[in-house]
Amino acid sequence: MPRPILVTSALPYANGPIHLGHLAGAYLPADFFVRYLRLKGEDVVFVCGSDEMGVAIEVRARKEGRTPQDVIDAFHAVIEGGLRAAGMSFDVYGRTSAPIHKATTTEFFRTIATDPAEAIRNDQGAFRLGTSEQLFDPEAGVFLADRFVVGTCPVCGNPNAYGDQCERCGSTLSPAELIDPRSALTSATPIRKETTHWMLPLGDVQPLLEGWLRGDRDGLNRFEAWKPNVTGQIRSWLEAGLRDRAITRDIAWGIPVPEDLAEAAGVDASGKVIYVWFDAPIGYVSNTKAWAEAQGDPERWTRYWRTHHEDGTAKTGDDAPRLVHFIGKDNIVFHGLVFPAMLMLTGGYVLPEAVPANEFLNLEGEKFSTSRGHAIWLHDFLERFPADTLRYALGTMLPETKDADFNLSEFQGRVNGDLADVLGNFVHRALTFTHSKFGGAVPAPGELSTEAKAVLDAIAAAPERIGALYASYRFRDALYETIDLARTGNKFFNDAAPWHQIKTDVQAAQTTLYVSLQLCASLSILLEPIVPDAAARLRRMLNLAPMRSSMPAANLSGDLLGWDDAARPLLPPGHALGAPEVLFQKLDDAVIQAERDRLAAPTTPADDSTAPQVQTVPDVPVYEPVAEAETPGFAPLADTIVYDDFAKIDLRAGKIVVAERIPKADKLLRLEIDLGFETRQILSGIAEHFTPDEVLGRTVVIVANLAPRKMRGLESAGMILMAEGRDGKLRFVETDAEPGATVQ
RNA sequence: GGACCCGUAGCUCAGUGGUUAGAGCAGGGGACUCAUAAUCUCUUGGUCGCAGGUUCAAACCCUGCCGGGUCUACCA
Repeated sequence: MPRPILVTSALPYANGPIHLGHLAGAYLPADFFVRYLRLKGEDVVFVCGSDEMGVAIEVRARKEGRTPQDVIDAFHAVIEGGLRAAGMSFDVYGRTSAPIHKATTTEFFRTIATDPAEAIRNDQGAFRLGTSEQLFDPEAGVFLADRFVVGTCPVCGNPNAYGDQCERCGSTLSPAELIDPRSALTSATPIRKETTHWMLPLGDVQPLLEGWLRGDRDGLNRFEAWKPNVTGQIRSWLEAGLRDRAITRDIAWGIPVPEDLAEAAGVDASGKVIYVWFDAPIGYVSNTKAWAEAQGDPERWTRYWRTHHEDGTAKTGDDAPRLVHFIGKDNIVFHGLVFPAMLMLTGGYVLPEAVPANEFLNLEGEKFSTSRGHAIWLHDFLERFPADTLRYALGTMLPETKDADFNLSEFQGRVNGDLADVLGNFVHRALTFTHSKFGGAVPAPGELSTEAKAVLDAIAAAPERIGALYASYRFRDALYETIDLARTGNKFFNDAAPWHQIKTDVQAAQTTLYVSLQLCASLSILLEPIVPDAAARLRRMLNLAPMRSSMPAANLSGDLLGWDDAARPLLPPGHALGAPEVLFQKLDDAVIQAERDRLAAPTTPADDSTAPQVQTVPDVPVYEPVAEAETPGFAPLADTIVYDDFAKIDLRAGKIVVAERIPKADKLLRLEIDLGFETRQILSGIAEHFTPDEVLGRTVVIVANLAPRKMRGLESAGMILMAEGRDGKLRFVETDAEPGATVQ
């Protein structure tokens, strides 16, 4: 039995559909890898599933008047449907709302809280309790997650900014920054109140993590083995020193903190749940358990996760499990540090051997952006294009070393040029020639020419050479090398020119076709991880012997063809071929243009997740109000006020006489405003929109009686009025009145 | 403000000290006509972001700067 290897793809957050950027980041490369391993006969389990807990889902549900369960049910279906349609060959696609996940998460929590595996002892096992002040809604009687606090953005003035981020200007905020904060639940003004949370002592675990990363436990120095973009980020966190992180939250939608533990700790557990980024990665474990149960062997998950046998002896050699996490770069810290720390403290779990994180994929030169409709949704795209075309094209553009760009001309070029012209046409010409000249039977070869031998040598070397690329996570190269075999075939076919040979030397023509057909047969195996549908069709055309499946539940019986068999000629002389068909249809210019138009004028029912391309384990979940999701629209009209409300605001004309950047502040400008009767200092969060020179000398409208506020240690006495267009750009409200003039 | 990744041909990208810097696509010339107007071949094209430095030798190592990206901090 080969060594067990567990491969995971980041759990998509069930708060919106996923787009091509997600697919390229964490799913497609994992699927290439896993299918290759299955063809090699490895014992691999490919685990994924929806990440369904957390406040973001709760907020969305509330906003849409649905239950969180409704939200996750809907997106779970859309996401899984899209991923399956793209050919992701998961052994299991689970859900973190499943009972087994709750049980597994509780068990992790309990173990760390009562019997941690490492010699780290705080007041709650390895955990410690931390008390802090959180915003509390006195009307609803609940603590408010940052997301549940709304107010006016101090940077751009958006009246509906969230406590963690302003969706309008993208600023990262905290609830305390919001002007006129209010509860999203009741509109009550939040008060500060003490609350207690469990903290994961990452600071304590840091030495263990560093040792593990250096290879103390298994001799694998991950600082050297992993990609620089991964180690770079991990190093930077380690150098800064890991800080303890709260792993519980006062919200409703999550896995409850075990009551007995809370009681023992003297903490009121009501309303406390385990934070989503603690439970989400445990989803890899619980989904594996769900898989094992579905296999009728509930203990089978231990083969992939546990480092020790039941009798306590350490697994070695072929028993020792391997773990590989495919993620996007936004998840590096969680998979390189936090989750390993959790696994260590729980004890007996395998730690990742590789975390091949990809960078981000851009679309037509710009970031994927839901709010601007600049995105291609996976489930939607696959309604118009075969999965194989997407798999291959995206596979050649994977952001393996740096951010990459997906554009539709490139997509068309890859499909038409590589798949149809180079690969499809090679297969087609070899097959149709055999049918028209040799009755559809593989001709017997004569004496091999130097060129024919060279092709057979290339076939013999291909599985190992290309396999090494898969094994080292170099998928773009693997794809290139695979298609390059078809190039070799075309050249050979062209140079030999069997349509001439057949007139002068039939046996030479037979040899040419024999060799070309062997190459087709090998390609039908080597193409399987990349374009599984086309590979299967090709094998059918060739009437090839049954092959091991690259899908789960692979039949491992010995007489099926596998990856390594692609090295040898697979079609004996006289073998009858099936009917040739076109392997890939070309994509018409009009189809591509239609797709471009679709992008330019999005009609897709957009969801709302903006930035992170792979949103698993979100530290700061990102999304935005549904009202603004469709197209960037005008801000909704605020509630009606009476004149007296307005009259309270003292607006004045003021001339900006001093403007300068504030050191160490990215967004703030320090302004001095001449009001005629006095000159006062105002800090304005416009540094990302204007340079000091651009604002100097302007006479603008300010709120002159706003309570002063300190920012960066400097007092700000008032606010500059700004107009914000739908494009998010700010413009001053200017006047030619004299400084000090009242504005009514 | 700090950290990390990146900047190579018109485009998308390989290339981490050792001949004359590469591939695919696009452009130009040619060949072929079995095949999805496909293929094959030759070819144009680069101050390797800029400026210094180390070295017999630098796209690669060091320093600074410019530009793109990401994480993170200050603001609390």
